[in-house]
Amino acid sequence: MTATDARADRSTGRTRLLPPMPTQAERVAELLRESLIDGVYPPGRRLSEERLCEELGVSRNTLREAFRLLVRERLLVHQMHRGVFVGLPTSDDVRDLFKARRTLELPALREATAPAEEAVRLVGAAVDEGEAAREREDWWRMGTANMRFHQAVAGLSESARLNEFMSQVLAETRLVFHVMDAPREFHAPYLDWNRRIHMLLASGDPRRAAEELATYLDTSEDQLVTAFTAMEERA
Amino acid sequence: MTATDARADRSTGRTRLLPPMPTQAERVAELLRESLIDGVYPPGRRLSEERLCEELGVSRNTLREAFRLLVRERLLVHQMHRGVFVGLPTSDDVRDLFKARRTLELPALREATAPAEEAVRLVGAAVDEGEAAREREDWWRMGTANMRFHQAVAGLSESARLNEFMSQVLAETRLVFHVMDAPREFHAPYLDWNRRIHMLLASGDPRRAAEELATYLDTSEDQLVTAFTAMEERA
DNA sequence: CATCGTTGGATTGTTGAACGATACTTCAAT
DNA sequence: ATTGAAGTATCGTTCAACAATCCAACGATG
Repeated sequence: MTATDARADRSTGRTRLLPPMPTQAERVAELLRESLIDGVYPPGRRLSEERLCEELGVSRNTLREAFRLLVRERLLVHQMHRGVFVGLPTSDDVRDLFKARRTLELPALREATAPAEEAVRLVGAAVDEGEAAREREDWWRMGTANMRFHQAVAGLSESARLNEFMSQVLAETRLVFHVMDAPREFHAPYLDWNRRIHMLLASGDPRRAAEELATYLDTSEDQLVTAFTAMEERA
Repeated sequence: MTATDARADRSTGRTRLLPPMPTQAERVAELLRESLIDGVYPPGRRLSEERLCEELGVSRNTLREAFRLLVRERLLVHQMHRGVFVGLPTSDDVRDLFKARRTLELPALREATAPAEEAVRLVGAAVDEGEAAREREDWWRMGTANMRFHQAVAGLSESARLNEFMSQVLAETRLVFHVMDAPREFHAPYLDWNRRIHMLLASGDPRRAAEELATYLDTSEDQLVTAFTAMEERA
């Protein structure tokens, strides 16, 4: 058993009185989720039950419980009698994901006329982290910071359910980036945009911040979709 | 020989109520989901593994897989070593659910400047169904029709992910209504409102339709939250 | 009488093995 | 090359067992 329990509490952010003692299946799901987001398993790859439960040191039943969770999050897809595969998003999925992101992020930002101080701080922290990563030329952490930025923007809504849905959408978006292995070009130009959006938000102009974010999402979607369709036709 | 036939004669030959679905666990989950939405199990009640897997004719492992699904949908809550319980929403949950509904429904309606014909038809069909149910004084179907109306409104976004999230939110909202057993008073006044919203939408004025829906949601949330806090204090 | 360990029973958590069902592979025959 | 028929690998599901934990009943102590 090599699973370290030094995992961040990113679900609610609140520190619980009692340390969360999740079940084995949830721990396995969390571990696999991290691995999928980090690109350990390439999109489309089949995950063998036998091999994985050997590798993780859990029984097949437990592993299958974890699989159900991740299938529901669309990180894995399940085919009857064939097994589970790492999600392989298409350009249609990209469009749908951006539709969801617009619905989640724009209202949250637009209606943040009196945002919680902590929420705004999280947005700024994500921007800082991204710029620091760019400095270090750590492109993967830069992508992570960008995702965290958008998670923080959606977090302005202060809704547990919307937040959870947003993190699912972003996790799936990571899969999209893994399909086209190119984090640098797709994240780097947007850091300055993030900075500007945060400044507009912090200076009490969420309306204009939302307008910036809208064009941001438009161009980002365009770039991704065109790159994606090109790749799809090549294959 | 279909898959369902093979399943039927494998075990005791007892008639199965399970609808045809990919895997057994998903079928069980679907059945339980329906039961939970229909209020077969009251909120807060513990669901015994032993009794349920006997009742449904499936093994404990399969039942537990289904439990995971429903826990993730927030219809069930899981307590370590204590079992799973039917979700018992609080007034905070009600507020959060309405926040989610505003985020999902209002943009979908507002931006339906050129909506798909089929999507608009679904909205109208839900209104008709609600009015027919009111005629028959079938209050539970009236509530169902009202939920279907809002599902159809969110469906104007034409996004698979947003739609799925919306149906989860609405399922949980059904739990809210079961906590305070009073479907009639809470749905009846809103039928005319639904009719008006659909007419505005069909007549090409989604902007005003969205405004109507906004006040609809405000008053509905107010009514529910006040009734809820009153009930919480009484208990 | 109230409070606090202790104990035993009940339920969940997890495992391992077993076997039917299905998809994939191999290979022979046309 | 195509078809079709074994054979194999893997998934789907069940079952039985045991450990871990909760809970209620009970009794001891003050």
